[in-house]
Amino acid sequence: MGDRASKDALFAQFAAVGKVLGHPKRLELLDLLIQGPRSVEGLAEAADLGMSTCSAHLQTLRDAGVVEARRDGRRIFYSLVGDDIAGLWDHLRRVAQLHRPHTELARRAYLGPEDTRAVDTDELMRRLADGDAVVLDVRPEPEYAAGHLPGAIHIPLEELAARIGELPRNHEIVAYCRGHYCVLAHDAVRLLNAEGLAASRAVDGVLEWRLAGVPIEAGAA
Amino acid sequence: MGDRASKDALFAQFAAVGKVLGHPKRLELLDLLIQGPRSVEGLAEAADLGMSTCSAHLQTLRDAGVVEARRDGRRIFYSLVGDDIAGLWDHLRRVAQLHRPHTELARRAYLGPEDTRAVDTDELMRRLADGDAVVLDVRPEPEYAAGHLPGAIHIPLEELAARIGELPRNHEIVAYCRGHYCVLAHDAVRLLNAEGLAASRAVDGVLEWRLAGVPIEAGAA
DNA sequence: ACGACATTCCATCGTTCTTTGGAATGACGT
DNA sequence: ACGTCATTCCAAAGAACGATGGAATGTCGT
Repeated sequence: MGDRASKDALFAQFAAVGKVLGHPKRLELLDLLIQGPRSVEGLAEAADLGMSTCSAHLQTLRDAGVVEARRDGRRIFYSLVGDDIAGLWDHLRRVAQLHRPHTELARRAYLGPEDTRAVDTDELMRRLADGDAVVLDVRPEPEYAAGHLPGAIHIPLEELAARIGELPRNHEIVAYCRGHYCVLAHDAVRLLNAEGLAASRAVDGVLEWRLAGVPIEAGAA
Repeated sequence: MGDRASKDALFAQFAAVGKVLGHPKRLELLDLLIQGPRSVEGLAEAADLGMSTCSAHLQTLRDAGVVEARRDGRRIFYSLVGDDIAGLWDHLRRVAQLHRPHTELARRAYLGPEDTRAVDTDELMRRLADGDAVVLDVRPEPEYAAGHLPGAIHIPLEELAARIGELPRNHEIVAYCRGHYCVLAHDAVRLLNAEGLAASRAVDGVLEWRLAGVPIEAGAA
């Protein structure tokens, strides 16, 4: 009690969680899992990992206690054990953004030029309440199914070019995706603008809404 | 833009910060630095590390961007770059406590039996305002000097047994230290109670107060 | 300029982590 | 029971990490 060995044992517990955050691919898996449960195969493809490697990382996450596995038929679905994990991930990103100048460079290189006008969550909710906004979810199908903003239209970015006719030309469209650092809404807005539609991007995404307690609706479209 | 390489580069930035949290000794260094700037030697001793090893970990922290070094004479003092680092550490501990059952065991083994009555911050501030409380800071000298609760008496735990006569016997004493998971106040309260003084422990410590924006006074006693 | 001191750098060794492909496991449909 | 499919387990190789002691760097006081 109070001795070095006990203290080391306690800090080893904290470090066991910390290890999770030390590998980029594990962070990517966390980022995906925040959007909803996902099978190993789905995660491996989305994170650009081999099955074995993906499974190994998921074991690491499971051993650390941040994700849990549920079997459904022949697939195994992983999910976060709680929203506090998302909060930790969010916190980590903020620290990197604030204290590592390189982060901003990498962000710009990945997401493209900063939007001139991005709609914050307060305004988005106001427009939704007015019924006057067209809110567009451009994430892949399984993520939309796992939870989306009530009233949002869903067209995955991959299908957006083909299905652009489904969108109104007389309303401004607000596209959202996973959250800050997610490229989908950025790409969607650029595509829509190039096609002559009035579109802008939501500043926040599902990650931030989940943390802020914004109601998220589950189920298919 | 939007490609795999850019995404990997961005996530590598986040992981660079995450790596910091993956080693128990680095976490211990962060925990100490939250209490205030400290020299390499001081950190090495407090964290039970060799000088070289300690210096190497501090380089890692510096490269990650979470601490900065300032030279003062022949010593080099390290300090956190911001309170958000403390917030990240706090968040990490919460996740471990909530999702890793072993953490609670290790906590009990290190801190000893749970206090029956620990004083929360609201009550502590009330007692301080009333001037009726005796608040005791039992951290080592450099940490007290770097910041403490205004009005607190300072007796480091190491000197407490010898200087116990300085404490009043007709008031209840509330001891505080670094924060949750810090053993100092636990030990102090046990010692004081064994000597027949009325003493209890503050639930929170400097870490939590710093995050909550509770005013902290710097300077010597 | 010199010696004492605090810290960092460097080279090395042992350990742990990652990745990979293939074999084993477990569940489903027929 | 059998084949298929999704996932995990296993072993091996390579990479990254961590600890260590001694040399190098930089600062102070004389």
